[in-house]
Amino acid sequence: MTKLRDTDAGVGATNKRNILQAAEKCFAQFGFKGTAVQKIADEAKLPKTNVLYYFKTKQELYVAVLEETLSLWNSHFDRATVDDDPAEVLAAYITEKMEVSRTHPQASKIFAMEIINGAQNLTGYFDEEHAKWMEGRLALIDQWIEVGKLPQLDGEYLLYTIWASTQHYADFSAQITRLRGRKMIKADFETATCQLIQLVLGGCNLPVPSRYIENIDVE
Amino acid sequence: MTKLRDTDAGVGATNKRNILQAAEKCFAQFGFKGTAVQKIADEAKLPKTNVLYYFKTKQELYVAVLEETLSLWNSHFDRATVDDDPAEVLAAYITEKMEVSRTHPQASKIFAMEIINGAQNLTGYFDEEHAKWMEGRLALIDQWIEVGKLPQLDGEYLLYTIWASTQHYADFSAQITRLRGRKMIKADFETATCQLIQLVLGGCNLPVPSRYIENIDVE
DNA sequence: AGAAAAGTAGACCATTTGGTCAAATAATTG
DNA sequence: CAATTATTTGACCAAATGGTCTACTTTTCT
Repeated sequence: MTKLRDTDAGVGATNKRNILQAAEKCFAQFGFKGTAVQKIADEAKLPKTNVLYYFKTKQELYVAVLEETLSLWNSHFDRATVDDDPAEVLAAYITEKMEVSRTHPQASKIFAMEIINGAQNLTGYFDEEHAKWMEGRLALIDQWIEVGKLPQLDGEYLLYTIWASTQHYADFSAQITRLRGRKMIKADFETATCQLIQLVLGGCNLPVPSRYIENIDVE
Repeated sequence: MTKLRDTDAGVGATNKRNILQAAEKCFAQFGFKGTAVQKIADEAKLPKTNVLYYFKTKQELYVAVLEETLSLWNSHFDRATVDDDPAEVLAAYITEKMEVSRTHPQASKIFAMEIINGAQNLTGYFDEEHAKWMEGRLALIDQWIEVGKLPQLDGEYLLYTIWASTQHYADFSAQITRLRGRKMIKADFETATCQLIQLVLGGCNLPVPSRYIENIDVE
């Protein structure tokens, strides 16, 4: 009889996690083609053959990494309803997405490259789920508009703007770092988050919840 | 005596343009590592050796493509002054950048991947020019704030948001196409542009110039 | 015309690299 | 303990690929 234990414990599971982490780092920095399995193995401090033992092909490993990044799309926004306050919900959503950019920049970069290259490895499953999610969120926004909580606007482009503006801080960190002369630290992210919330909510004629208003030194 | 003619005419120049175009297409789709010189040659309908004759290495060709994309950063915004109306200037800037995303998506993708991968091939020259440009534009925004044409805000994050939101339509077109079920056409870009202008100017407490207000069908 | 330069192109090579094989070792189980 | 299963690892291979070399043709210049 085959073993059923397939939990997070055990040598195998530990190695898998280790490899996935090393792979994420490499793929984010060099892309799929630019990453040699040997590099991942070195990073994970394992012989290459061992990596191929846990993931039969580089592609399989890449898809595994990619699928892990998809969990980052989960958010409280998913379960918001028309009874919620759009100002609060959107501000929280932006905050969440900014936090993802700050704490998981590599995952964001891998996802971005995957999309840029045509999203060949995003299975139909993600497509469907994502489209379904989108449909639901657009319906919610339309409801908010109907009940007068939001002005006439196209939710689609609003969401694109939020995604783009938040992911930008992960994906384009190299550019930002060079322009600023130094890396963005947590405090900078907080400022950026407040500024973005101010911009987006302002653009939606929504008041900014006081908690998201930063202290600006005014001379 | 050596020939001095180095214009756009002649077999050489034609081939170079041809190769650059083929290379842009390939690099945008597969990235630097993912693109074989042979692929570029096929695309340009030339033998591989011929490609290497005009560009000694793949890297050199890549950098040439990359440098061409940098011209897309030029904009009317570069020469705006405090006497201009920020609403007009920003709206025009967003429109320009959206137009770049629509008409030069491949260039945008190559640039994006270059940044994601750490901008290793962007020479110090671009860095310096870009940083200088940024400094000037941030100073202009601060001037606008001083004279009361703009509310207190951090120009840096405003520019990041504009870049991110506009480039998103080029870089993430695969995702957008799948979510919508079809490619964005020119009319969709115009809607997106108006929506983005509305959002950004609204977030800056600026009135939207009438020319940028779209006709929304309200039932 | 004739020399020099520019352009074309096939053959070829060294390196990288994804992936296989086989053999050995450790862990598990009946 | 014996058998089976899981894991580790080095040796190896075939394909892909960046780039060179050489030889040939075409264009340009004097």
